[in-house]
Amino acid sequence: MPDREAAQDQALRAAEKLFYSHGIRAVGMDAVRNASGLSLKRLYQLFPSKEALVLQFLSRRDRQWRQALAHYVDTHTTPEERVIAVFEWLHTWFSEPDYRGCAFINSFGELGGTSPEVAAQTRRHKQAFRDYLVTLVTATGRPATLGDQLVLLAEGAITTAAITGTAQPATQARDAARLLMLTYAQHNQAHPDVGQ
Amino acid sequence: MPDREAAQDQALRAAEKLFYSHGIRAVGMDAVRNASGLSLKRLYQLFPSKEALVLQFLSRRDRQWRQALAHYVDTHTTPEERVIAVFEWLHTWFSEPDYRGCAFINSFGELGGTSPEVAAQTRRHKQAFRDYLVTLVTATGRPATLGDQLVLLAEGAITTAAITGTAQPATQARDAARLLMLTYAQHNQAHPDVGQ
DNA sequence: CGCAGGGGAGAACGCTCGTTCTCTCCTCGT
DNA sequence: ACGAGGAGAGAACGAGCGTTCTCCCCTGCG
Repeated sequence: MPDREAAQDQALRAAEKLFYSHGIRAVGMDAVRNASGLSLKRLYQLFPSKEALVLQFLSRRDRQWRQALAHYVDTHTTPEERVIAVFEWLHTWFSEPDYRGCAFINSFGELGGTSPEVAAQTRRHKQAFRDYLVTLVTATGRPATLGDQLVLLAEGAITTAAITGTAQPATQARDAARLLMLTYAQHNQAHPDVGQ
Repeated sequence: MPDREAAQDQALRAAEKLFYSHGIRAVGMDAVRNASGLSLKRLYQLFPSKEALVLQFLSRRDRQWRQALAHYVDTHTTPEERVIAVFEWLHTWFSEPDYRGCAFINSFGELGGTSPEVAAQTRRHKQAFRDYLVTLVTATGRPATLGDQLVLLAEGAITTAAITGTAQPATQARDAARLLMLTYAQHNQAHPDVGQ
């Protein structure tokens, strides 16, 4: 018997590509079988159901995505650069040839109304991203409020890049982020009055 | 024979509710039949296929959504207020009890990789939204660049509100929009240097 | 009053899907 | 060498889908 973990990885890699590019419901277990080279029997030994495969696909994707982002951010030193690096990384992500948006947003739109587990996993992923970005922002001495606003820019860029098929939203979001960073000057942590 | 247009409207209203809350592939024609009260035969007289029903659902949704937004914006007079009104309207939309994000983003995530028509309709809808917002922004004497940034805030708020289940992203986006509006002061149309 | 025609209800069809089963072959311990 | 056990390939099964068909009733005109 080949290594169980290696086989799981093989299956998940194939499933990731298929689920991400065609959507989840559009991909049958036969397609995963063909793409992974594993037999159906083995597939069901490794994952008790398609739902379990989907959940593990999302879990793996979450780990890899956040790790790739953090790795890129860590090549920058000053707190401000590290915030901006998030949007630079988004640009390289959007430029991948088969970019089709955020796997979690797509899965949520497709299954969020049906599968509570998928909805929960999506919430966890987005919450983790927000927490990370807020950490980067507060490290510059700016308020978490700004972090929430930058999250919106990033999310908007992610979906707009997917729909328009260009990476341009990343630079637009980066520019807006720079402006907001200037507005929330680091030595004036009480942010400007934006009340009604 | 009951009025053809009335029957189409009945079918589309039922389909809209089902497609929006459960996703498109998750809803069968039987469900549309039950929800609309129309017979399957009549349904296929009105729409040659499910795909046609889906496309008309999106088309109707686009019209109604943009109309509702424009109607709310038109209750405001000054150009600046009209821009901010967009985010206020988003807040009321997010507060609807069965809010589940943007029907186009959800459809795109589910079918964009499979159906070119759905992808095209999504692009048209988002393009129309962008054009409208840019129009509102340039009416204040500010550059279209700001309009693109506000689009990202709005899109980010739409998906974040769907995933978190709160309307809060609308006010966060509105606050960020206000700050960006201040940055792009209306009598200084050359926007600040945000180059590398 | 009789009958043709259209519409409603839902059964039926062909297909695909998730999941399981069968059959065969290979391997490995003794 | 031989038998047991596990793995691969894919057939099979039951359910659900989109779509069509059948049957029956109702209606409206001669």
